[in-house]
Amino acid sequence: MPTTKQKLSLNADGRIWITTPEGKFVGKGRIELLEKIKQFGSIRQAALAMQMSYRQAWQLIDDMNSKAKTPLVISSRGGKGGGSAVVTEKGEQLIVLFIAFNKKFQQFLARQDKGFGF
Amino acid sequence: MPTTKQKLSLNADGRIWITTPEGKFVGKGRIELLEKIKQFGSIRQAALAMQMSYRQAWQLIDDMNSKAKTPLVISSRGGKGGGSAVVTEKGEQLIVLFIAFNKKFQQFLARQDKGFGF
DNA sequence: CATCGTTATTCTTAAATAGGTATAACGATT
DNA sequence: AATCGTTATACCTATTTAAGAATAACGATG
Repeated sequence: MPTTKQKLSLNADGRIWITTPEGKFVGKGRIELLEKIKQFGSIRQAALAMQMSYRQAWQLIDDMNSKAKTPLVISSRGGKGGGSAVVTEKGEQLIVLFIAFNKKFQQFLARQDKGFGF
Repeated sequence: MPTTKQKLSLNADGRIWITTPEGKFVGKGRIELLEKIKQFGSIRQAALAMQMSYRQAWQLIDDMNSKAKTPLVISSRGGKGGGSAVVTEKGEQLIVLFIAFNKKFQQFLARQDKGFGF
């Protein structure tokens, strides 16, 4: 048997995000961060769970909150537990919106790479 | 007239690329590079036209060629003009493939952000 | 009123990335 | 065999980016 020409297996890949006129608003990472904050009620714990530095987590949230007219996360310091952070109703809406968007995108990708004979 | 609640204008955005089992194969930038090489017949001129360093252009092509079983670009040095580079038939096929893929993606994005009331 | 863990912020360091410079190899053309 | 502009490659430097360390502010709770 002679050597057959191996077809190169190609796959469609990509990333999506949502922008405001001021630039990037949310992508996969930021949405995951919002979800973790919702889960733990804490920026620090959320960051820890994602192996992200608190510093970066705080900056991302600060950026999101300043771009959204209504804050997505409300935080408070001191008191029981040292402080806390909660995802607002707007924040939860955004999570839902992005997840739906991303699901459609993944389906789009899966459709595409079936036609990638090469 | 009281202050009306300004709706935040959101837009869907993203990037796509094609991968092999060894990692990223081509995206928008690499395809554009292939197109410029086809146009000029020279890696250096192609890089110049894209405001890309020759170094980076060469590395990108080297990476693509080593991932593809059949080279996408064939270069030669010396001779008339100092040397040259041509995009192979496989390379041209890949350009067509990616452009079609990307066009569908742009249409997908345009469809999505119509539903972004926020 | 001392403790606690978190939020909020600044400053310094390290790591990753990109870019520039330099130079050899090459072969048609003159 | 000298010239030319390009390919090919190594090496060094700067820029950007991310990470880490340190510290003040905070308020419920005991």
